Amino acid sequence: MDQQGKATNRETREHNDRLVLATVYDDSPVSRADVARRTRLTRTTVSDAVERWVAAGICREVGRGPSTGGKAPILLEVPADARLLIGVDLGDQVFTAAVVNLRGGIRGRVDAPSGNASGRGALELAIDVIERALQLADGPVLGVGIGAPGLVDATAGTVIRAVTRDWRMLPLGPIVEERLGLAVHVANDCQVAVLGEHVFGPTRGPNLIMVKAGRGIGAGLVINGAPFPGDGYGAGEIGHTVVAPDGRMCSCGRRGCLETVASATAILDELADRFGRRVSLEEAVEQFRTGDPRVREVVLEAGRQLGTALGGLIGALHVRRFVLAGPLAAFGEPWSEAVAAAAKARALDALAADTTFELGLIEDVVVVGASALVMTRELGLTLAPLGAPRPHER
Amino acid sequence: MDQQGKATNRETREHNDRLVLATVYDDSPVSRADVARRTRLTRTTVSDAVERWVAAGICREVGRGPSTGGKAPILLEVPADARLLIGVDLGDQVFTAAVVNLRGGIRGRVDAPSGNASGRGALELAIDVIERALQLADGPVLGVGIGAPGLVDATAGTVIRAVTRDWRMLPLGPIVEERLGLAVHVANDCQVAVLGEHVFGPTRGPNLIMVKAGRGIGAGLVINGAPFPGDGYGAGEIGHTVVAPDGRMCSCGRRGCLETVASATAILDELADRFGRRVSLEEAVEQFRTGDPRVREVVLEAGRQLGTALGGLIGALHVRRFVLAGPLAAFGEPWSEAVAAAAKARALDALAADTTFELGLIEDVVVVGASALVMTRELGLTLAPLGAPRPHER
DNA sequence: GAACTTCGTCCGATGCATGGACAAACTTCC
DNA sequence: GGAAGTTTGTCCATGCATCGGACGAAGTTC
Repeated sequence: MDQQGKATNRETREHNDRLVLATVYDDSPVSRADVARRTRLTRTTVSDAVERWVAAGICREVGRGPSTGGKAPILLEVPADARLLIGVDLGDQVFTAAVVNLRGGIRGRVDAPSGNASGRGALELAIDVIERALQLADGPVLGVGIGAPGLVDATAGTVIRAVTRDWRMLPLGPIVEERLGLAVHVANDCQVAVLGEHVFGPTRGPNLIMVKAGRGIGAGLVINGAPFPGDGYGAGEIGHTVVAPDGRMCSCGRRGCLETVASATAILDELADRFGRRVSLEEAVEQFRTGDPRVREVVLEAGRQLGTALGGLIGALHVRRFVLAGPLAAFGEPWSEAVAAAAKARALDALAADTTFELGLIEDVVVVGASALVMTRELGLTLAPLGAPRPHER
Repeated sequence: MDQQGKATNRETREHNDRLVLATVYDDSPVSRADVARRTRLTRTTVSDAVERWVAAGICREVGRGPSTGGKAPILLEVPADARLLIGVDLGDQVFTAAVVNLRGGIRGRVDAPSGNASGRGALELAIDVIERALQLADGPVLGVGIGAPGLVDATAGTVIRAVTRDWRMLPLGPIVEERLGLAVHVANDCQVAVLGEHVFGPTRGPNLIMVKAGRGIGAGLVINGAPFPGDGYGAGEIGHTVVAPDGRMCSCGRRGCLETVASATAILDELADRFGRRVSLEEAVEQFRTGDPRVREVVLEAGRQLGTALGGLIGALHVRRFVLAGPLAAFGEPWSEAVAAAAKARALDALAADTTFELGLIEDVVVVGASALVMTRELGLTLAPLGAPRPHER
């Protein structure tokens, strides 16, 4: 829980309230006494905090646990549907808005092909999709989270520029907030995706990098438990890093950007060049699965190129967990292993040894991550690593 | 000011005390009323905090300021020599310990050639140097900060491995702490260097990357105002990232590590190959300055290689400020501009445009940074960006 | 010289965590 | 079956923060 400005008694209480909620959220079902031990707060303080969360309906008692020699504890949990979240993915081809619960479960969804919609039209389409999703919500909605393409100022909720939609300095968050009368949070699509993996993924450490590879290639970073936007909101924009100075022309005007050698577009272009026939990504995946060695080589080479680019990050950041997601993840483990091998080959053994590359298993990770953005911000949660000893347990 | 565990009234006070001290430190001379406005604390709270710091001798009144229509304010400052810090650089060839004041000014220093000292011998030499520096201190010493080579667990003060000194899992911090009876903080040399630049440098933003280039190449990262060690304390270890797969053999067993193409050793090797005569770095710098075009080309090519490696970080992290330090900085602006140009050529224009590469101007930056480590940790300061609007002034 | 402004301090009010005491509920042991 | 011990969750008096208003001191403006 970062605290930049002054501290007051009120903030002390809010901080501890959040700490209690986060503990119940992570360790449920759990008793007040257990929460007190883990947080080192007194039972009194924990009881007070729980009382407030119960009153808000975000926490509830769920029966008694086994006794360990004394009074049996009253177990607490955060009901998955205590609040609903609207997660929005303003994707390349489809706008998706979904009703998501506090555990990342999708309870309803609305899709709309976005085609070449741009400017005001794209904005209205996005709002329309969100409004339709809101109708599906059958409980209290905490807020709306939006994963938008391009450069996004996640503090102000402003899209600084999104070329595909022709948005420049668009105050997307404030606009939607006013139209819907709900709290709205906006961030770059890769940034919300990595947050989704951080919050709802199988493990949770302080640091995490997610690489989303599809038509474009982008990454999102969680550093010290929080999304890291960089100084100018561009962190993770690795798609246009030059990896082959003499390579193909890229849409950005340079030659040999990562996207020209490792993206879905690059793979499909290369296959078309080699076989004189354009196939869809789905067809390529099918051919890859059935073992066509020529397709295999093209895909694995793309994976190796991606890995080479990521290898530099192992040494620079020594973040141990990379998650590979996006359409290219459909190529499965052979692809991800090609990425991992190429990345590790480029880094010092001692650093690469404990670095892992996983395939992202969360479906609709942008939608889910956008809702995670709402959950963490509205409830003020900064979820600490799971499993690892908490600071006070040292 | 990160707060991971529970919050109490006491911690509220400590937090606000630190906030007040940091404000006086950064904005001195400054009045209590001004501090109250900037921190949004009440004048009462600020007065109480100042009283405690004055009692400790870390803050004092320094006359009156001009009136703006009412009572003239009493100005406060943190006297530079209120506390002394011992900063230690366990360098490749020399161990240096210095007495440093709270503004990064070196008040005395002790050097000792370290040669090939290793194991216990190196440890004793380090302690000896520190003890001799301590004798030079003519005021209260806050603690000792050590910049050590290799992989360092800065939380525990343990050197995980430092090949040059043959240290493995050496609890350097605890050992020195027991021997001297003073607080001791240890971190990797690049990490303390970047902290030094962050704390004492001309500007202060939330994020900063320092690259130290000499015989080896390493980097240190300040992320969100704090040194970032990565998951396994290896962040910044970029020297052995492969940049030329078919390049020269490296001491690490791979081919084409960054150090084989961009370090001082690489430059001197290349010059020796081309001219059949080994020169020292000082001689090379002299020839470079006098404009020998052949030397010039070798040095600038090394700079370009370093820049190419750093270019990947611009997109990945979008950190705007890079500082280039270490012995190679002696090649001056032509070299740093080669680094900058190559780095920017590899990154997306929109991201590279506002990225700056500066030469580090702080002398003995490891020593000064090590003392900054002590200052920030012992006084609990997490110094916020300078100049930028503080959170409460928005 | 009177009115006004700003600074720094004093004081009572408020809100928070604390720790000890307590009843309730359960297990263990005799 | 009962007594003793243990654990849980709540109640209450206390201490310690910040807060806001009031005050005198010290300056400026008219």
